[in-house]
Amino acid sequence: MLKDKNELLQLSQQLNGLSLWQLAGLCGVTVPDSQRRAKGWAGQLIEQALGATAGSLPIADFPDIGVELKTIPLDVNGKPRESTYICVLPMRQQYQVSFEQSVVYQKLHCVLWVPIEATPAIPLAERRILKPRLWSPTDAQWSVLKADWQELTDMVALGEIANIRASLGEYLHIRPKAASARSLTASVNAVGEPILTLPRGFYLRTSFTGQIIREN
Amino acid sequence: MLKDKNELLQLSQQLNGLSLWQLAGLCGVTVPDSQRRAKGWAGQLIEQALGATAGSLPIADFPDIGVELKTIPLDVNGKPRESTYICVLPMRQQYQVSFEQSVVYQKLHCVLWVPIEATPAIPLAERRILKPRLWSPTDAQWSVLKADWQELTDMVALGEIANIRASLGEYLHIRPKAASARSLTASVNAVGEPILTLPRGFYLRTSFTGQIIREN
DNA sequence: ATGGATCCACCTATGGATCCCT
DNA sequence: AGGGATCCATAGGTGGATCCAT
Repeated sequence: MLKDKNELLQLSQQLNGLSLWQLAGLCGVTVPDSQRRAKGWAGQLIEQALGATAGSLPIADFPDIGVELKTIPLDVNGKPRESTYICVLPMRQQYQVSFEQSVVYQKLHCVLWVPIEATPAIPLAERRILKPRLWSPTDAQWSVLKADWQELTDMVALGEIANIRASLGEYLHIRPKAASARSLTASVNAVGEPILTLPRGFYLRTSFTGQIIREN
Repeated sequence: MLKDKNELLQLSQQLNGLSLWQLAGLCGVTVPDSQRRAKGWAGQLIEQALGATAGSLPIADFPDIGVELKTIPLDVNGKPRESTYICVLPMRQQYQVSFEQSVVYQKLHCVLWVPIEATPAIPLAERRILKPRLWSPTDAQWSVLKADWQELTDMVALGEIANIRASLGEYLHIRPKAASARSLTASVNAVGEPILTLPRGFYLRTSFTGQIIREN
């Protein structure tokens, strides 16, 4: 059991510089050839190494200390190669939730970022873990996140799901989160009728996570 | 695709007299030693034989013609050995649903009963399928079912889940429907607070299903 | 380089019911 | 023998994310 965030940070920084092959060995797992059929593999390896316990429960990875763990793939210049998934987009706004009560807020309140080399030329096993860092949004970052969240959440509440595009939102945007484009989940349209639509999730743009990583 | 209920009835009656071993052979499946670790096996065999398509979807087994399929285990005297599961007990009465809109009503509107010999002394493979029959509740049966449903549903809406016992209800009653007694699902208590409780289902009592089978 | 599409593991809910203790 | 407890298969949801066409 971890005492506090700093203990977790220290623990995670012991991974700094390890290759995925080295850490996999320590954890007793084998490295897949590529992530094409194991997209979440590195994230789950880090979870295991740090003793994250929440599993698929809808709570923080480290519930006792309220920290969310995120691996982030970086290119040779230190820029994120992928956007960062936060949580599913709730499709039924049964009652109006405030941003401060939202899952997005909870998940972003305190994040342990674990950067991982992700240049395609480097074989997965040889990619190294870089220096982990703790982050909480600044006031300025919170206000942009809140505005994005409000705009997107309002669209859902108004039944405008069909108009949501990934180009909306400055830091936070919405993209599909599904097994395939044929997946369906329950929602409502603009006149309040139940409809089925593609499941989606909130993601952080790479332009935003790049800023976070650089400033830390 | 079946044209109507009578076509389904005729098809099902072609199973009359077959042993489970015979039907399993026709369907290309093997008979388990007992149902101790395969409790739904016979029901799923009959589904396969009749081409039921709904799978785990919350709709009738034969959606086109609105018929629900139920196997029923009978003892040597033709009495049901087990109660009949209908559907899960909804634990969150978000809005007051009428009986005529309820899942119980939908499921019981038209049932194809397929009786199966279930005397313990007969090995599973040798048990025979008896004559299937179609049933819809009479007005008198509907009114008892409705009263039972209303009483039990009201208790849930009033947060009295903890007081529900299987002894309540004349035709319809409520019993656990879970992997184990440790399973939990979300509900509310009498003061409206969220609680976790054992998942339950609506079942038909054997005294009622026995009456249905005898009268048909 | 953006954003729509997709992939695995794990767990839970549901549909099929019967087991088995008191 | 009534009613609380349990069992399997399968689909779907969620958490972990990256793939890849344009």
